[in-house]
Amino acid sequence: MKSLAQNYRSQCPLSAALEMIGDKWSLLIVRDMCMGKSKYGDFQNSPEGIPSNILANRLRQLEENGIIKKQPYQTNPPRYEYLLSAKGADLLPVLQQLGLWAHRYVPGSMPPPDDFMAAKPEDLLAGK
Amino acid sequence: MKSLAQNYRSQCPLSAALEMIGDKWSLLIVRDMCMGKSKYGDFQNSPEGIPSNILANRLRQLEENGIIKKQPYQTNPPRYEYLLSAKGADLLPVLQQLGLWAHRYVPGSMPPPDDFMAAKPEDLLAGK
DNA sequence: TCTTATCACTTGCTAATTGCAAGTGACATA
DNA sequence: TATGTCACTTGCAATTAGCAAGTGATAAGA
Repeated sequence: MKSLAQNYRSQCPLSAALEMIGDKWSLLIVRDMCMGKSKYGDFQNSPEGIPSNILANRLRQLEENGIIKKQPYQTNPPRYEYLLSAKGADLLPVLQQLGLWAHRYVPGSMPPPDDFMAAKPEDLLAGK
Repeated sequence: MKSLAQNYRSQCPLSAALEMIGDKWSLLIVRDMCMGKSKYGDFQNSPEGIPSNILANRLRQLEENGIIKKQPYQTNPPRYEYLLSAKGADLLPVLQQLGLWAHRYVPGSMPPPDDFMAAKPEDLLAGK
């Protein structure tokens, strides 16, 4: 995980944020995790159809950036699940605003689900 | 500008939003416009150093998506400036949240400027 | 008038990233 | 032993990114 502003193309926080999550897929994975998904297969089954190699790559990047954590949830066979860190959970307000925006301006798009809009970052950490 | 949810990869508003602005540069241009910049050269001079061909491409996409409008501001020589539409101005809350998030989690990043955080979408439309 | 400059792009080209499809390894179950 | 599942990985073609240089319209200066 990058630790100094120097590693980024500028000192602007927005710019740094976009270097971490500025693509078409990363925030979709975070969205899924906000909705309680945690397994590789869960993410793969989302309606947008993320390609498997992209998913694996994004999970790695999100972990490197400290947004998610990979944890074993069984040993036989060894399986891992992905959970939001505090940093990742705190992206929720961003996603909520972005979801509202898109719903307002994309005719025909679904409204963000009530439970998604009602959630708070701290809800996403332990018991969900 | 896409007008039906069908044109997007899913009906999720977040997903549609990311198809429009999910890259490393688009929101940086919107940020600059929120700060009062409007000319091609202004965007080019931002510290992140966007390549010229990418800038031209993103301005085109942002216009196609109805986020910005291209307007002539002089005729000799013909010159254009780029202004936020209501749709674009309403991205401000998203940028504010994302700026706060990054400032909180990227050590050494600047805090979002006070005037940026104090602004409201309606401030960005006419007189700025 | 001729030259130089500026602004807002565009073009060419290489490198990196994306995305589809198929394959792999560890283990469970029949 | 045979088949299946899950979580990836690999190969490869196609798209996109990014650097550097070029272009066209016009202004300003010699």
